[in-house]
Amino acid sequence: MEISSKYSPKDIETKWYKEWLDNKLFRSIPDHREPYTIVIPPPNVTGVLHMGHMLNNTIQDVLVRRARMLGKNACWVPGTDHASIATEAKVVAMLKEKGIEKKSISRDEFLGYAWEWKEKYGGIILEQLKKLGCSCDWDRTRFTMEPSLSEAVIDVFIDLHSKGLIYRGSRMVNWDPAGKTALSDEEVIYKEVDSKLYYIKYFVPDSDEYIMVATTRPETLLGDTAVCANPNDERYKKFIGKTVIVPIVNREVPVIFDEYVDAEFGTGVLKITPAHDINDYNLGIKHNVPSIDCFNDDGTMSEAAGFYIGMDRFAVRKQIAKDLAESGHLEKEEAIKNKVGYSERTDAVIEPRISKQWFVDMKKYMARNPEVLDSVMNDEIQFYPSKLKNTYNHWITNIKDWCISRQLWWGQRIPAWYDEQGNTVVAKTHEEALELYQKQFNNSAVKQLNQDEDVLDTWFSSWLWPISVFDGFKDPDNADINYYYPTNDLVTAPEIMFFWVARMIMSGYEYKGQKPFSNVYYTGIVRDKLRRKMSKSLGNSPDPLPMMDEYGADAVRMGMMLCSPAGNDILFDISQVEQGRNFSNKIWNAYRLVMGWETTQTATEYYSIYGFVAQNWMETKLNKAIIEVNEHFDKFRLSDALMVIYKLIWDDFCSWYLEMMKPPYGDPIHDKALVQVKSVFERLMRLLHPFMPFISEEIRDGLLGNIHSYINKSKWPECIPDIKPVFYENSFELITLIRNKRNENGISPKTPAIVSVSTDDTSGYKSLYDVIRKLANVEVIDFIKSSKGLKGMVNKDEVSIEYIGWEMKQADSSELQKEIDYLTGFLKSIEAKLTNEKFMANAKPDLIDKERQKKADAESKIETLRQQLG
RNA sequence: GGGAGCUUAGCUCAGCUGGUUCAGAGCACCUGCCUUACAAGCAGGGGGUCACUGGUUCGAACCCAGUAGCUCCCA
Repeated sequence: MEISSKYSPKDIETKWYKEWLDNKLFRSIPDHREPYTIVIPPPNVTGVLHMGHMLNNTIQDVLVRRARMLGKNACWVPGTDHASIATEAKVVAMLKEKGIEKKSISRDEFLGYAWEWKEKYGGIILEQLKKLGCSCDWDRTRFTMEPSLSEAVIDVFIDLHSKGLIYRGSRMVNWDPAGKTALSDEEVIYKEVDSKLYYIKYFVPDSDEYIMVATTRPETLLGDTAVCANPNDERYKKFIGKTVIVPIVNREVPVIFDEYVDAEFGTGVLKITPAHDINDYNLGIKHNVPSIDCFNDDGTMSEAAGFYIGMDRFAVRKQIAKDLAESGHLEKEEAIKNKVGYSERTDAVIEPRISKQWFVDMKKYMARNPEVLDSVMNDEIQFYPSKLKNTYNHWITNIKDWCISRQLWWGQRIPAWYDEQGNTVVAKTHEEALELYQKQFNNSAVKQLNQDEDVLDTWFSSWLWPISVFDGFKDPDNADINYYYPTNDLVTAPEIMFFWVARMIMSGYEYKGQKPFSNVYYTGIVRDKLRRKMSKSLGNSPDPLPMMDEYGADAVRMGMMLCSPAGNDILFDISQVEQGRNFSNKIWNAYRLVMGWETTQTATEYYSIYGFVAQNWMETKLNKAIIEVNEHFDKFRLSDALMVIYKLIWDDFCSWYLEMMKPPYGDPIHDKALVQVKSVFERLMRLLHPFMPFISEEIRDGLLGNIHSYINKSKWPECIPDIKPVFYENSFELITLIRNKRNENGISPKTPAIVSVSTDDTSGYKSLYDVIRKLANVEVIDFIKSSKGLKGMVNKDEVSIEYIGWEMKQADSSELQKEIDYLTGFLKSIEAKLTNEKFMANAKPDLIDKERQKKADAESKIETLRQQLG
């Protein structure tokens, strides 16, 4: 059979993924085994796969696949969240294309379209994860808005409300005029922008006297109801008790005084617009000045503004500056930089706005559930990297109430019901609400209550995810939740810590009395080579799907995993994927080699020597690597684990072991030797499998004779205990030395060498005699002292090398001299220690012994080198 | 403005309880090779005042203080 020298992953990956699914290899059902559970951070249902997902899900798959091989009952639950703002925006856009305005249809009609949209596009990202090789239990796929998960959300709302942990209040919220909804603080991104500071005169009535106010938002002056200065500011004391006229609207407002005002900033006077600034709002309440909301919910000027009605706020800003200048109210404009909040979803500038919203009282919540903080601080829940505990601690200790209502239709509708006067009850259905209402307000005349128009924040669904995916609310004692909860590991990005990680911990303790997971692995952010975050708008994010088509999912996974320690950003570059592809190809060619060997049953000398020596050497390396890889996994150091495997396969297996086992050209290999080679290869594939699931499956399957036993069901490799390492390193160093000397002197690799080694112990060299001859192209090795040829050292052994037909031009002494110089310096530093009284007094005895040994070694080495020099 | 973290080779990063198995890895780079598994390869090689300045110590990349620069979080 002819196997191509280039590995082509595409068909192989498609073939295996289909087989895995057909054979339900990722299915998990509770049984007697130890469970290992991961719930996927549900990707946004509107999303398509980007590099961040690739990294995040590769990591999860690596963890899950290894756990499965360790004999655990591994369960990776996939799913998506309903992403209310993003999805609603998509649906609104889709309707617009059809010529339908959201305003013109009913809520139910809109939801009909939304579900239609979800059914059509909502599964795309999950299909893409399959290309990546993700071993999710697809039969468990959940969606945050499916009936049972929605019911859990509503029940939790009602429950928290009854416990007094949820309240409705008037608050200044972050208003997104594009999404037309309130956002939580976490959904606002502050960016530094170039702004202007406008200096505006507010005249005292019937006077030329005026107060100068500096503001970046002149359009809000239509809502001004006071101006405020610091009471200690001498400049403004004369205005005590006076009023001023707000320009344009000609409203007379009081001059008030408060310590809050910074006399140093701007002119030392603030205009007070309680409806549109949180600080103004607080001052407004304190000084009892009214509030005028001069904006509509889409960011245009409202009727209440009185002027520029219907114009957009930014257009008004320009216009009002012009108008103020014309009327002589504008003193000057000054360029400044300030921070402005933007909506994470719509990128619209956030408008602070007062509105009635539902909140979770976080202070109370934390008082009930101190474990939310404690469990992380005492490592019951471990963060990787642990430095992120600080951030968590800081956020939890300074936590703010959580605004959970959103002015949207796509989401779980808030189960609150109002009568005409605004009296409120919270209940699951209208019927229950009415009953409750009649009892609570002792009013049986009212037969109709109106449900709150708003829906709940998407995170108010996802925070229940580790419980709700196992139906832990609907059926709290069911087999799944009892078996899989608490889950093991959560893999997510650091920016999700507050949105999700913290809140899952909160819900876990409140509703299960237990943590939701034991480990949180924070991935980095995927950036481009210039450290810019990959984003659609920058266009610097490669499309993962064609990339996987071209290089293979394995290569992409490898490329991402090689350079992404926990918590570190990954600077993605296609060259990393190339490295992954090259690695696949390397493995593929080793496979070609092994599969191409003819076998014999005649035991040759070659087999008996190499079979033992090479095998023993390789087994030793494999044992060591398995231990290291396991240690790295235990510490979630996945890229280090991969690197150990990479070097084990490329360097130890391909460059050394296979070269040793390879029979002389044209000869067959002994069938027992081939069995050994295949055994090693097969174990290597098992080690590699979590990282590169496809090629490891393909090759293992080939090595075992296409029996389709599935690597995913095989055991994670274990150390073979009775391997006694034999001392070979000198022989390997000798090979390197001989190759080196050739290189240094420009001698062709084809020129054979004649080597003399002067040593006390020839056994190590003798056992690898043929290996050395083959790998270093040596004609003959003897063990007598020779004065001819190039000189070198292998540890304490002197080596002389001649190359047949090559004339040595001059004595090769510089290398030796360098070595002597280095050792002399080294010796000196050791002697300094050993003659230092304090060192001798303080250092541990075994350290002193070590130093003495080093001294002796160095001395004897120097001696030998001097002799060589002559 | 408040808090946290980082600074080690050209790049991305390891470096545990201080002690020449500690100055490392991968990539990139340079040299020589189309050696019959693999040029997506083989054999070699050169790169670092461990940000800076002090201190502690017999001994510091590692501990302490200060300085500079960068990043993130919160306001």
